[in-house]
Amino acid sequence: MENKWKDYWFKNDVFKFKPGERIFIIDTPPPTVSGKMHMGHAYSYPHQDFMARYMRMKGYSVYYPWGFDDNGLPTERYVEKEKGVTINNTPLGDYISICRSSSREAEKILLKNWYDLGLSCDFKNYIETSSEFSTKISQSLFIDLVLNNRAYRAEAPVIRCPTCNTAISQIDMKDVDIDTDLVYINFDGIEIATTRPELLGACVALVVNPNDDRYKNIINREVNVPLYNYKVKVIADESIDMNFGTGAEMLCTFGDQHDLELWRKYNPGTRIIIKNDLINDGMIINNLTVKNARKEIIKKLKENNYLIKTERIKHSVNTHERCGTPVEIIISKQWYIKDLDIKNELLDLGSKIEWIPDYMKTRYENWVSGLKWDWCISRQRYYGIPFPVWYCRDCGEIVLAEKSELPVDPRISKIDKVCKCGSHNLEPETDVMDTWATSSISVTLYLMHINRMDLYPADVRFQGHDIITSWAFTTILRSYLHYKEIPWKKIFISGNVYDPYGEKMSKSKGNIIEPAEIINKYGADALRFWASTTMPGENIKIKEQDLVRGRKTVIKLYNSARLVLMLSGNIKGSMENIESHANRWILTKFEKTLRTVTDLMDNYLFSRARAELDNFFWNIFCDNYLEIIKSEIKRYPEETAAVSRFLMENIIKMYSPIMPFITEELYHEFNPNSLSVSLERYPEYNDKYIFNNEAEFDYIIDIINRIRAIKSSMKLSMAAPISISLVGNYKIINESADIIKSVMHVENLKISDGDNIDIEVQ
RNA sequence: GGGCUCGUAGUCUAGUGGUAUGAUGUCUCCCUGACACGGAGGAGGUCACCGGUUCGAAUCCGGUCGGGCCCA
Repeated sequence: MENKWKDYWFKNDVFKFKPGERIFIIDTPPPTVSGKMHMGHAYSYPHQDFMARYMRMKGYSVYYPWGFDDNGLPTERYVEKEKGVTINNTPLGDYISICRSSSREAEKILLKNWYDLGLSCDFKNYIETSSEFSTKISQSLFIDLVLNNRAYRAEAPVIRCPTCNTAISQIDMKDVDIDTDLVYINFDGIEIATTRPELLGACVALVVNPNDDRYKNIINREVNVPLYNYKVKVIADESIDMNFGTGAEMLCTFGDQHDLELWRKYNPGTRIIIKNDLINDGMIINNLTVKNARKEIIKKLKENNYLIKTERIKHSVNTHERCGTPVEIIISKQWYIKDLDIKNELLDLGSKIEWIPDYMKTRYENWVSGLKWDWCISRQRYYGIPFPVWYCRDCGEIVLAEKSELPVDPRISKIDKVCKCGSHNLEPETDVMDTWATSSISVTLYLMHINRMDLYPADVRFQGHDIITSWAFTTILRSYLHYKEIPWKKIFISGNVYDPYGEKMSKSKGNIIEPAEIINKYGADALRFWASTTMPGENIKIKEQDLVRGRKTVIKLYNSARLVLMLSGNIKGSMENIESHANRWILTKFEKTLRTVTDLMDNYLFSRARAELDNFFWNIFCDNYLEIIKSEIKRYPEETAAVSRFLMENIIKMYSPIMPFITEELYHEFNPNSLSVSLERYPEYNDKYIFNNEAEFDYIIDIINRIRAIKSSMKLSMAAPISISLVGNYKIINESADIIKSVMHVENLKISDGDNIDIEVQ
C-alpha cells in the first residue's frame, strides 16, 4: 500500500514546486551521504514534512527541496573505508572523481530511505553540495568575502587533527575524558604537574594562581627548564586550578587551548617543537611521535632525577569530533572568516529569528558570546570545494579567480592566471573548504537552484539541537555577511532519539534501532505518528509501545471509513438542513476541534494538534457518533449520509500531514478523481455548523455511557435487549429517546422527570 | 566547572495556581449491523526531594539529588 502511493506521488510530480502567490520555503537539512539514515533522521524529517504537507493544504506553494551533503571529510572517510582508495595510492584527479561517483552511488541507495518515510520533497530534483552548481556558488560567495575583507589568510595558531592531517575549527571539536599520566617534574625545586611532558622543550613559562600561598613568593622569578637548560619566568593567572596537580603548570606552545589563551595574554615567547605531527626539539627528541616522545622524555627525566612521580588520572582533552584524535595546536597559514568583531550583530540577528522552542536561542547566544577564534575554513584535505585562489611565487600576492571562471579547481585547472605584478608563475591553493562553509549557504543553494533569490529568506529550518553551534550558527553568520538578513523566519529544533533506556544509540553499544525495521513492522505511517508525539526540543526514547498506537490508528481509520461508505454509499446526501440532534452535535464538536487543531498546527505544535484530533476521531466520532448513525441514518438518511462523509473526509485530510499513506488510500475511495489528498484544501472553520445543542446532547451521551456501564457490569452483551426506567430531564431525553433506544438496544424505555439522572433496569 | 533542559501510575506522556490527561501494559466482562489490531469497566500516582510565596502548588520562587545535551 505504501509503496504504491509514494511511487504514485513521484510519477505524477505531486510535490513539484509550482510557484504561486503565497510561498512557503523549507531549508531542508541535506544529510551526509557517508552515513545511513538513523532513527534521529526518521524522527526529525517527518516534522518538516508535517509542516510542508499542512502548508500545502493551506494553499501555499511549498518549496520543499531535497539535497545531499556529499562534501568533505566524511565522504573521504567513507571512500577510504568502502573502496580502499587513499590519496597516497591515487592521483588527486582520480581521487576526486572516485569520491564523486561513490557519492552518487550512495545517494541512490540513501534516497530510498527518505523516500520510504513518505516525505513530500521534490525528490526528482535535488542538489548536491559538491556539484559544479554548488561549487560555483560557494566559490563566488567566498570571493565576495575576500573582497569585503571578511575572509582572510593568516599565519596563526590553529587547531590541527594529526590523524586527518588538517586544520579544523572550534566547531569540529569535542571534549572527551581519557586516561592519561599526570607527570610531576622538578623545576629548580618547584614541582609542576603536566599531562604533556613531551612538550617540555616548548615550555615558555610556568604559571601559578596568584592566590596560591605556596607560590606567592616565586612569582616573576626565573627558573631553569630541566634537561633543556634555559630560563623561563613564573607568571600568575587566576585561571590556574590550585587543586589540580601541584597547582603549578607549565605553559607550552602549545599544549592546549588554555596555553594559547595564556600565550596571547602574556606573550611569553614561542618555542615550536611540533612539526609535521612529530616532535623535534633539535636536542632531546628527534622526530618522534607524541606518544614515543612522551616515553622518551619521561625516561630522560628519570635518568636525571627530575621526575618526581607519575599519576594515572582521568583528564578532559579536546578531540576531533570526526575521528576522536586529540588535537594539537600549531602555527600555520589558513583561511579564516572573520566573525569575532560582529558578535553583537550576530546576537541581534539571532533574536530576529523565532526559535522553537525559544530556550534554544540561549544556546546559540552562549556560543556566539563564547567564540574565541575566527572561523578557520581551510582544510588540508582533497575532496571538497576548492579555494578559487592562487599565490604569486614572485611577489606573494593572492590571485583570485574571476567569477566567470567558476567553478574552478586551481589544483587541476589549466587556467593561465596573471598576477598584478605580471608574473605567470602562480602556485595554486591546495586546501579545500570546510564542509560547513558550504552547508552554511544551504538557503542560497536551494533558492539559486530555482533561480528565485528574491524569495530570501526561507520560512523555516528544521534541525537537531546538537548542531546549533555549527550549522545554525554558520548559516546565520553567512546570512549576515552576504545579505545582512536572517536566513529564515523560524528555526525548529528537535531533540535526540534514545534507546528504550534513555541511552544514546551507538554501534559500540549495539542498541541501534533501524528505521527500515520499524517501517517493515509497523509501517511508515506509524513511524511518523510516533514522530509526532513529542514536543519541540525534547528528547524522545523509542519504545515499540509508542508505535502500536500509530498502527492502530491506521487500522481504525480504514475501518471507520469503510463503515461510513457502507452506510452512506447509496444515499445522495445533502447538508442544506441539519435537523438531527446527533448531526448538529457532531458538527459542532468537529468545528471546535478543527479550530483548535488548526491553531496548534499553525504554531508547530504537532503533538498537541494530533492529540486533539485523536480525541475527536476516536472517542467522539468512532465510539459515539458512528454507533448512533447506524440507526440515525434511517431517520435522517440524506443529512446523515452527507454529514458522515463530510466528517470522514475532513478527518482524513486532517490526518494526512502525519499519516500520508493511509489517508491517500482512503481519500481516493471517497474521491476517485482527486490527484492527491495532500493537494486538497485543508478544512476551514465554518460557524454555520456550530449549533446550540452541544450541552444537551452531551447529556444524552452521558446517559448512553451510563447504560453501557450498567450493561457491562451485568455482564450483558451490548446487543442484548433491555428494559429501562430512566429519571432525568424529560424534555431533553424524550427528544433523543429513539437514539438511546437503538444504540443501547432498549426495548422499553420509561422516562420520568427529575433533577438527577437515575437508571434502573427492569 | 558554567549554561540550558528534564524528573508525573510498571512503562511512556498531557497538564504554567484549585489534589491530575491520555496511551501502553495488567485484571474483569462483552464477538453490539466497521474494527477483538475492537468495545465497556476496574486496579495502579506522597506529580524526584527539602524549604518558601499563597486561602490553596505538579504548576511560581530558592535549594538538594538524579538523568540528558551543549560549552569550558
